[in-house]
Formats: sequence, C-alpha cells, structure tokens
Amino acid sequence: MSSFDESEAPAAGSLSARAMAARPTAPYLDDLNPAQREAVEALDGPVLMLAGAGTGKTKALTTRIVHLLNTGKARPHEILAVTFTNKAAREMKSRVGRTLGEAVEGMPWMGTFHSICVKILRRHQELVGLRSNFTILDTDDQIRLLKQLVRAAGIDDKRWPARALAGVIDQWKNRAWTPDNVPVSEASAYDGKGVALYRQYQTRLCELNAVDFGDLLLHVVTIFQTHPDVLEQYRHRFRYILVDEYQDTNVAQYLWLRLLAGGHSNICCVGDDDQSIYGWRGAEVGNILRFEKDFPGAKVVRLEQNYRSTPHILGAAGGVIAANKGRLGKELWTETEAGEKVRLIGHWDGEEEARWIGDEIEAMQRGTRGLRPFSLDDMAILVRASHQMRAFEDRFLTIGLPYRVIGGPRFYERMEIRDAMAYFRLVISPSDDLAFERVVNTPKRGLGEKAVQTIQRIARENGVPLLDGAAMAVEQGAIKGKGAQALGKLVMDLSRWGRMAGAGEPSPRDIAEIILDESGYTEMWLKPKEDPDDPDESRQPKDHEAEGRLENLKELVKALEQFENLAGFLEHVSLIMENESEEQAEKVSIMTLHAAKGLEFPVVFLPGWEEGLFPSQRTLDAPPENGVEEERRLAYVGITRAEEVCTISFAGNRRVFGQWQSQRPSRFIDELPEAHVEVLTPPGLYGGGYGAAASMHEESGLEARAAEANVYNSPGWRRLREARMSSRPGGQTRGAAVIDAQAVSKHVVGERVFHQKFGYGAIIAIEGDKLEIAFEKAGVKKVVARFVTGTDDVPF
DNA sequence: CAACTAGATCTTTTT
DNA sequence: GATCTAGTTG
Repeated sequence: MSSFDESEAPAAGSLSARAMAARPTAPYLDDLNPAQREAVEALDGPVLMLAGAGTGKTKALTTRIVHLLNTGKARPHEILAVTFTNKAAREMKSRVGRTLGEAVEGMPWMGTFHSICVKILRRHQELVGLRSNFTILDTDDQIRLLKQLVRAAGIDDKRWPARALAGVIDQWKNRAWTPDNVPVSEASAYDGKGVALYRQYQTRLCELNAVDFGDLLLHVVTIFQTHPDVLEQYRHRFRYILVDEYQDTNVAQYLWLRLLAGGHSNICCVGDDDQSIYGWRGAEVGNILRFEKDFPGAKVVRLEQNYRSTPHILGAAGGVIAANKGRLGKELWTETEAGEKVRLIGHWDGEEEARWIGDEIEAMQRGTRGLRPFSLDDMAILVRASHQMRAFEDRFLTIGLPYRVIGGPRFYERMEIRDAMAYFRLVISPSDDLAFERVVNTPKRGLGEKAVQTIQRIARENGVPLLDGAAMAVEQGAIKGKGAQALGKLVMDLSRWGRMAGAGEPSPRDIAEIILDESGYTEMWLKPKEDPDDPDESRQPKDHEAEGRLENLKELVKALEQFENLAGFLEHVSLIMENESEEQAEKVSIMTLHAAKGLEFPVVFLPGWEEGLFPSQRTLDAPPENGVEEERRLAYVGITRAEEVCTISFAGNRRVFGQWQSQRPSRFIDELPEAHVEVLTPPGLYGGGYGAAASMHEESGLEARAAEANVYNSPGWRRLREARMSSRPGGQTRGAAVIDAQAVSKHVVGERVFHQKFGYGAIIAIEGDKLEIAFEKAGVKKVVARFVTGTDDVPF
C-alpha cells in the first residue's frame, strides 16, 4: 500500500492555484476541429466521444489528458486511462508527452485493462484468496489444467474438448459471473457439467495460487463489489477516467468502469459502434449504445471529419456499413480530393490472387500504376483469417518480396520460449505444478506418463506440490533406474537455481543461461555429439528449425537484461504477449483485419471476399443474422484502413481443408456503392499469352452457378460481368492453357514440367486431374495439373 | 520408454 | 495441408 500514499492528500488548494495559473488559452487546443475541441473541453461529467475511423480520436483523447493536466484538474497519477492493447497505451503515452513537451513518467494508471487490474489485484490479493506472487496463466496452461479436471471427472475429452470448456468459462468470466452467479439458463453448458467444472477450476487455480486472464478483471470487480472501502479508495484516487475503444468492452469491464466512475462520473469513453469487432470474445456493443442511459446527462460528441481516406474510400465503406441496423449513426466526410475508386477484382483461385497482388505491389512500388510510387511500408494485406496468409507468404518468398506478418505466432507463445519460461517459473515458485509437468521430461529424461503419474500420486498423498512429490519419489525409490537419477538431478538443480535467484547473484540473465544450459534444454536442439569424449567439439543446431529456436532462446535471454530479477520478467511477459523487436527494412505488412484496427496504410489489399470466408462460415452457420453484422463491421474496418488506394478481391476457387471448393463472392461486394468502385479486369496472369483462360473458366463456372442462386443478378455482380465481357471484344479468348481433364490429357508420363513452387520435375504418374511429379529439388509431390506448365514456352 | 504411423479434426478473430 | 492423438513397434 505504500505507493498509495502519494495521492492520499487531495491538495485541493494547490489544485485550484494551479488552475488559476493555467493559461486561459492553450496552444494545443488550436490544433483541434470544433467537434474535437468540444470533446476535449468538456472535462467534467460523462462524455461519449463517437469517433469514426480516422477522425483524430487519439489526438482528441491525448489532448484531453493534456488539458486535464494543464488546467490543474488532475495530477498525472489521478488519471485512469484505459486501453485494450499495450501498443495503444504506449502510443497514448508518447503522444501526451509530445504535446506536453515533456516526458510523462508520472502516469502510472495509463495502461490496458489487464495490466491495471494486475496492479490493483497485487495489492488486495488476499481478499480473493490469493497469496503474493500469484502467477498469471496463459491460454495454454489454462487448457492443460482444464483437461486434467475434465479427465478426472471421467468425461470423454474427445466429445467434450477442454477447449470448449475454456471458451464457456471465458464467456462467463467476461460477463462477470462467478461460479455462484452463473444463471440457470446456462445449466446445460458443457454437457450440463459446466458450472461444476467451473467451480472446480476456480478452486484449483486458488490452490495453485494462479489466475487466468479473465480472473484479472473478475477478481477486481468482486473485490470492488464486496469491499466498499477498497472501492472508495480507488474512486477517490481516479478523479478522471478515460476509456479507449469503448465499443470493445465486455460486461466485466463495463461493471469495473461503472463501479469506479460511480462517485464523480468524470468518465470519457471513446469509441465507434461501427468498429465493434470483438463480440466473439465477449464485447458488448450494447455498452456504447446504452451510454447515455448509464450515465445520465452525458454529453455526446461526434467526430465525423475524416483525415485519413479519400472520398471514394469513405463512400465505399459507408455504403457497406449502411446495411447494418442498430447503429448510432455517423457520416464520415472529408475535404480531400476524390482520388482513386475502390478497385475490385476477381481471380481464378487463391494462388492467382496472391500472385496478382504480389505483382501489383511491385508495380505500385515502381509507380507504374499511374500513381505515385509507394514504399513497401505503405502497403498492407488484410485478411479475414490467418490461414489466408500462407498463400501470400509462399508467393512473396518465391518472388523475393519482403514482408512482415503482424500478430502472427507470437514470440512468447513459441514452444521453446514457453519451455524456458516454465523452467524459470519453477525456479521462482517451486509449487508451480503446471510448469513442473511441462518440463519434467523436456528434454527427455526417461520420465514418461507412468513416472509422472507416480509423482502425482505421491504428491497428492502427502499434500505437497509435484516438485516435492518428485523428491520424495526419488527418496522412496518409487521411481527406478535412469529416470530416478535424472529426476534427482533436476530436483537438486532447481533448488540450486532457486538459491541463485534468491540471492540475486549472478544476474538474472546469467541465471537464465545457466538454467537453460545445465537443464540440458539448449542441448536438446543441438546435433548429437559425434565424439562424446571431445568436450570442445563445436555444436551445430540439428536443423533449420532448431536454429530458429536457439535464436529465439538467445533473444529471450537478452530480453532479461532489462530486468532486476526473474520474477519481474515473468510478470512482464505474462501481460505483454507481443514481440517487440523492431525491423528497419522496408516490408509489406500482412495481418488479420482484427490486428489492423487502429492502423492505416496508403495502400490496402483486401483479399478473400467470399461467402464462407468473409463472412466466415461460422457466422453463416450460427442461427441469427447478428453475426453477419459484426462481419460487416470488419469489412468497414478493412476499407477504412486505406488512405489512398483500396483493392478488394475474391477468388472463384479456394482450397478449404485441403479440398478444392468453388467460392461465391461475398455479399459485401454487392453492397459496395457502384459510384465508388472500379472493376479491374484480370490481366494475363500466366504470362506468355495464355492467361485469359482463367477468367474464362471462372466466368462459365459463375454462370452455371448463377442459375441456382440469383445472387449473381445483383448489381455488383452484373457490373463485374459486364466489365469482363467488354474487356474481351467478341468474347474471344486467346490460347487456353487449362485446367481440368482436358489439360491433363495434354500431359504425358515422363514429361518435364515446371511448377511455381517446386520448380522443375518429371511426371511419373497421372491420376485424374492430379499429377505425381518427381521434382528435382522438392522430391515427389502430387500436384493439381493446372499448376504445372510444360517446359516449352508454348506448351499447347 | 521413445519413435514412428495412421487417423481424425480442424480454421476465425485475442487481452 | 497441418497438427494433434491414439495405437503400434523397436
């Protein structure tokens, strides 16, 4: 509680003195437009800032903070500013500092919901039955723990996966339901055993002195609800509250905010109902729609002047989002010139789409599209689902186009990092059973399932953590042979490393290195020694993959340099699951639409606009129409990321689960207003004059399908078809290099062929439309005939 | 006990 | 196609 003291004296006198001393006009206010200024200057009472995409939301928010400080209304530690991502928090901090002209070190309560909750929870942990230094479990640990409970309950975890239970529990926690509060309507969840398992899970977490992500909020809300005195402290402390991305708050976050703002109602929420895209993880658009009811007398300010995109891009986005019901309603406008229309293009399949986008990116880089040249950093590909990324990565690797994947498999989620972290955890807290289970046989120590079961039994019988159980098992001789020896060593090592960490000597970085080395973990990724007697033999990584893992471990150890101790590092990592390494080279960005929220790029590509992919099959299968609205908001988010050029595309065929499927263009394409769209005809994509074939086939396929679904009579679709026809006078096509059975018959066994990805090879067998080919470099593969060309320049 | 093989299951989106 | 699991073999 010591750090609490600084604010215990309200110092009203000095505040008003500062308020009077403040300059009547502040230069930073002059940079704002009227709406922004209104939102900034309404400092007291509830304010809802409805900020459309690109309307200067962050600017308004940061200026508001500056204004609060500058007018003396609040001191830095009296402002609670909440965001969803660490990135947003960092951005806000740096912008406040910039506007203020000095660094803001003194804003301890600016951060994510989760990091702020941890801070609060660490001070009152005992109120919810936790001890100090509780650990924060990530999703992986959470699932593993649940799996144990599910199995212990005699449930077939095949039919009822632990993952599903985790989802159910998460949703409950998002709604701030403790096991006692789960409504009866949920009784059937997880085969009727959901609530009971939820209760067991919470008990188990408590025993482990651990919390999961959802608990961070839930526990704090519980504390606020059951301990008015504690709540009062924080209400008093946080004189002004600011919330970013309010449309993404879930019920627990909403309650948390309402409890805190309950006294003074000095709360300013910024959000955009049209950008609510996290309903699946419990976000309630209702929170923002209801704001005026929740906070009577609220001032609502709309930011509608857009500073990011051209009118055509805004028009297209506006046309799509207009199809949604239940909006608060905003109309974005801009003063910039019309610019390019949103470009729409169809492709034969996903690979062709990737190829075309790759070519287009290179063209735009050179400035050969009649536009200014763009840097690769200015361009982004935004996909609906991460598996769409592969096609682009494959293609970009083959043509040598530098790219970066944002929000991909994250550093701290990698296996080797998690293994290493488990060692560290076990060193810091020897009762961390989950960490013990993770590393006990990694690297292989000859301790399999049976040995672990023995340890678990002994630990349970004696009521001690697994690590102590292991020590006892060795003493008692319950585990024999090689395994016993290795286990004994592990137990000894861990306590030795623990003493080092306790002594703070050597440095955390060195301790980490020692742990990884002496545990044999690093060794695991190295080639076996050729000569065991030669200690100086230089060791190479096993393979390319192992090399990457070793690199990552090095990076992990390096990251430790900035921390006082291992414990501090572990806390940092559990909250910041992102890779912070910064790259300098120019690269195209590839990311999901979700990851793109809040970002902007001069050039944006939006591939895969197909029914079943976007909107996703899941939302289409789900009962009501409501899921589609969220998908539509996602489309809106995507389009509004673009500043100058936005290209939407779809493919007629795509591989789903390894199976080829024909795709229909997304309903969102039909919703694009004609006036803002330009249809591009597919240029020759295969080079050498045999390209038009793909589009011809796509079209005939389309017409066949059009008979069964009149989707294709919609304006958007007709437009596309007409554009196609007109681009090919007389409907003539040139040399068709094609597809399906006809093309296969063109190939013969023994023929030398070329494949985009695998290179050159010879056909060794033909089955239907598939060719078995022995590639010179890639080995024997089965590929679809259409992806292969003969090695003659004019194959047919 | 580990290493290998066959078969199932899967894909949203993430603090 | 890729990954995870159960089941088999060494």
